[in-house]
Parts: sequence; structure tokens; C-alpha cells
Amino acid sequence: MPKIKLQDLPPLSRAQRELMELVWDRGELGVQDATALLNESRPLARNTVRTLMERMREKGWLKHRIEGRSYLYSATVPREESLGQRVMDIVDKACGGNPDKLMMALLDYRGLSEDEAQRIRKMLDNAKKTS
Amino acid sequence: MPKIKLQDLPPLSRAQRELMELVWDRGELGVQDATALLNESRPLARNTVRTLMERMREKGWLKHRIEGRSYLYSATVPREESLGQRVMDIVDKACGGNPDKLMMALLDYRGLSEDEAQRIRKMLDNAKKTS
DNA sequence: TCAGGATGGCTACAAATGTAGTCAATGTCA
DNA sequence: TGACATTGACTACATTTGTAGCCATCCTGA
Repeated sequence: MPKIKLQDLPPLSRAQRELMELVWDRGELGVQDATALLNESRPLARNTVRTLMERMREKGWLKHRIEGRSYLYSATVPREESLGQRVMDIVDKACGGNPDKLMMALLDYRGLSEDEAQRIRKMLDNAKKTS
Repeated sequence: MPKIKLQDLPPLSRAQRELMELVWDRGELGVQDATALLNESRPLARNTVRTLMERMREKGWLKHRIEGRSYLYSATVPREESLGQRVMDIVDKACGGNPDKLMMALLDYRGLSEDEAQRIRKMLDNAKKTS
């Protein structure tokens, strides 16, 4: 049973990614719950959500197990992996490989509280030690 | 003449974003050149690229001017803005609003050279001063 | 036991996207 | 001047995505 690699997974569309985040948040999610969660931001029919999830399963992002009469979907890859992938992708393609630009964008367009900045400094220091 | 806001622009697909990065890199790009550049990674017919660019123009991401017999396309919004948008989006949706996680992913999945880390520290310090 | 609700299965359909062909006008080089 | 290349215009078509309806089944409470 080969481990699923993120690189092998076909990319998700926006709606799908939104759903994916929910699955990662919850760990496991039935169609019912997913619909309810998505409906907090916009109305979507249950079957719409169901189709989304099924398609994501076909793509390999989700798997499901049967619980009573329902399917409970969960992610096949951990979120961190996907996040790392996205960040690298942005650094590569949109920052010309330069992580400074990523930070610059973060600072410019969002900003950091002193606390956040402090924690990041600490991370940088730790990374140094370890490497 | 209202300034174009990033929020008003419909999202780009992957292929389109790839092209967009090229346009940002070059500043201005004709179909010919764009095709050549894209062909470095995969074969694409000129007309395919042309269609992509036209669609992006309809969406408002690109504009073009006429140079001789050709169109030269350029971006309607600066890359930094789009980058900032994407980073914020990731922080919001995939990091639960927590920028630490973004850094963590960056460190874990790419790592930083001591130089890069140093520059980022400097940025953090500067940001502090300014705020 | 029967009406409702929940659930998966299957189907549908419009819009967006990826990919590209054909065409006519125009420019260029031999 | 005539063949050839370049360019935009228009058209085509398969696939993916967004969105959802209908159906049979099964469970549950009155």
C-alpha cells in the first residue's frame, strides 16, 4: 500500500479546496455536516456537496468509511503537507524562489502583531539551531 | 477611470495563473513570446495561448496595446497586490488566521538559508519600528 | 404500520477551461 | 510578384466544475 503523495493528486478547484479545509478541520465529515458548514457562507444543496465530495474522492483527496448508513469522509493527506506544498509553490512561482517576497507580502498586506512577529523570530532561531 | 481592484477580478485558473506570472515577469508579452515561454514546460499551440490571454483580458486581468500588427498584453494589477491577496487567503483559510503556521510550513517544507532568515528578521524589526 | 426524513446512486445541464483548427489579412523575403 | 510566415478572428469540442433534481431504500417516531 504505497503512501499517497501530494504531488500525485490532481489539483482541487476553489470550491473543493474550501471543502477540503473543512475536512481537515474536522478530521471526518459527513455530507450532512459538510453541507451545514458550507451553508454558513452560501446556500448549497446537499447533493451539490455530495457531488463535490465524491469527485474529491475519485481524485484521491478524500477517502470514506461507512458509519451506519452514511459515509464519513476524511483526508488522505495531512493538511500540513498540502500547506507546505502551496507555500512552496507560491515562493517558486510568484516570488521567483525568494521567500523574502512572501514575507514582504505578508507584512504589507496583513501585518503582524508584535506577538506574532516574536513567535516567528523564535522559529527562525530554532530552525537555525537545528540545521 | 476607477482603479481596478483585485477583489473585483474573477479568479484565474491554474494555466492562467502560470501565464499571469510570466506577464508580471516580463511586464509586457505578445502571444508569440508567451507561447515560447510556456513551451519551455509543455507544448501548447499558439492559439491555445492566445485564447488563454484573450480570456484573461475579458476577465480584466490583462489589458493590451497594439504594437504594429500584434497585441502586447500586460497586467492590470501589480503582482505584489495579487501575491498579498494569496498569502492572506492562505493565512485565513489554511492557517486558521495564524501566520505562524505559514512560517512553519515554509520552514518545514523548504527551509531557509541563514541569509534568508537574516533578511526576514530584519524585515520583522523594520516593520516593528514603522508600526 | 405508515408518513417523513436521511442517505447513497444516478442523471442532467450550463458555464468555464484546456486545447486547438481554419481563415483572411498582412508583412517579408527571394 | 509570388510563396511563406505571422497575426488576430472566429469556431470547435472534450473535460471539469458548479449546481442540483429524482429515485429507491432505509430508519424512526407516531
